[in-house]
Amino acid sequence: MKNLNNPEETNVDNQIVRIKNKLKMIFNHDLNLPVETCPIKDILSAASDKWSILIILFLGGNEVLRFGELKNLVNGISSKILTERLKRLERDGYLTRKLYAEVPVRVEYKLTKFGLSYLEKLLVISEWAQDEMNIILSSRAEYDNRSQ
Amino acid sequence: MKNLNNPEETNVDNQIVRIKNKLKMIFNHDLNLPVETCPIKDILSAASDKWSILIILFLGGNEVLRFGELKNLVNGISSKILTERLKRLERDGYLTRKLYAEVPVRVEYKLTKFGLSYLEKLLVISEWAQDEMNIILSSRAEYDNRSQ
DNA sequence: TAAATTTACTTCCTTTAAGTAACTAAAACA
DNA sequence: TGTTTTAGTTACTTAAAGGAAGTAAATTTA
Repeated sequence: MKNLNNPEETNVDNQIVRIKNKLKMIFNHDLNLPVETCPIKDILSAASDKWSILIILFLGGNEVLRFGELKNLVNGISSKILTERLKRLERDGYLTRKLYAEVPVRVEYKLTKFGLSYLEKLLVISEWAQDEMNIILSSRAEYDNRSQ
Repeated sequence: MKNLNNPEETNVDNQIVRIKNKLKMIFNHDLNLPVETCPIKDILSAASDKWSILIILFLGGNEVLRFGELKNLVNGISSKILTERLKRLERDGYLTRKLYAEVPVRVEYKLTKFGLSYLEKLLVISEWAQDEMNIILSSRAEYDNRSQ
């Protein structure tokens, strides 16, 4: 029988119940299908890769950014995949692309309202990662130590 | 000048201010460094790939899962990358691996408390993806229509 | 006694995706 | 005429992912 006087234990129980309820909703949505046929997997995989996340974070910090500015900010990205990711994010509605027919051309990228709402969710995880960083780093150290 | 009588406009403004504040915190944490030297990028990239997310979701729905059960649940994953991902997630403290020295061997995987706390964040994004799915799908249709 | 079974992997090979470097268009400028 | 600038694209190399078959280890079956 559960100890109702222990708030920690009941909090953990509540957490598990909450999680299981949410999982039920998501699992009903055919999470088990391959990416092409499962919309949730498809959507998440198109905007949660390392470069897309960084592009969205930087666009969140600036009203608009040009192609070259993004390339400089997102350290290590190549023109090729920056182009690819920007196209995909534009297609999915996270950002807009505005071409100015000057010479040389100027292209400005800007988060949409929808992109902003995704950024908010990303920030929840980023903050979590920042807070829990030390747990992970010490877990790694311990694991590496054990398997030596 | 801002229209203070329009609650929508001020909500969006508040959202942007909140986001910028959070970004300031994260950007100070050297988001611009390469993966190996940026802890946040490193941590997120080790647990936010498509297979790791599915492994964590399924472990959230079951107390423990054996290797073979996970392989069946996570549709399409190969033994090779299932092994790889499980090792990485164990190393980072998301799950535990318990070996029973029977013949044939039995191995049980289980989310840690820490893994559960990550799962909660993942569920926030999964729910969001589920809610916003139609926006993305119609944005894609429109984009594909335009570029025909 | 030899062969088959079971589970959790591992190894080898093929295919796909990512990364690198050099190239292009188009007009203004030296 | 050759150079500069920006936002890409193309061709090539390298790294990662995926697939198929193999392994260990003891117990069961023929």
